[in-house]
Amino acid sequence: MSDVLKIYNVLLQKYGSQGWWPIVSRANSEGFDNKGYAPSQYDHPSTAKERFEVIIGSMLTQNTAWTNVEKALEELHQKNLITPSSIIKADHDVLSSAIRSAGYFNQKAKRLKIVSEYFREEHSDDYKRFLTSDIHTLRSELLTVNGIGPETADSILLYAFHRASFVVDAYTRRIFSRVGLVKKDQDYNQIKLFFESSLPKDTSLFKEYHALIVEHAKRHCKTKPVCEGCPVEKVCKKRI
DNA sequence: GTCCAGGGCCTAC
DNA sequence: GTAGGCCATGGA
Repeated sequence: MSDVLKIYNVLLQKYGSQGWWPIVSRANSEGFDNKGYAPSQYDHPSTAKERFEVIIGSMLTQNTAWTNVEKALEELHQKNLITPSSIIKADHDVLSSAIRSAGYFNQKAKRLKIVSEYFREEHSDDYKRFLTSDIHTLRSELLTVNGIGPETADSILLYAFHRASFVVDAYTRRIFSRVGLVKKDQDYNQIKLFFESSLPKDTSLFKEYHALIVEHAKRHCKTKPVCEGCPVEKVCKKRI
């Protein structure tokens, strides 16, 4: 078993299932199955509406605390601005005012309109293409959309469409470079490939792992150079 | 008051 | 090609 998978197991045991994108109800059982890693407790968005809400959330959460994004999503719901067509039609000031709590509201309002234009046709067809086409092709296409960078593209593929695209964020880089598994200045795609090749191709695991990394970082590894009793460092102790 | 959050784009060198 | 500035609210 790879160190990366060991760390996943340790984090899941320590923090439990994180349940990101809580759109549909999810089970709450625990334990390890015979694949050698714990099963994920995630359910997934299944309707076009739910998928688009995840897409909006992944745009709004850019460099922003999730609690602020939740308020913005609630406002968007109240103003019925949660479909591509309604966002496209909405006045810029109305839209930016609704997402004010998520910060960068002018910039994000523009980006939401661009993303809505991009997903309008896909949305009307229940995103068939995004659920079935080659994942690398889709990712490259997403990266051409203004406002969608590598992390957001992977978040959309993973959390909205349940495609196996590992999400790398600043925490991932920070935590795993500390224990020498990646380099601090390593390219995003290299880190992404490192995780994908070190883990079973299990989409639910990818979702859970990214969420666990964020949870772990929030609690223990924000700015301190060394994290006391860090489970990640324990797993890697022999290697350091 | 300061720091930072589930980043990405644009500009200058 | 890459470092630096910019976008901005809200909680700790």
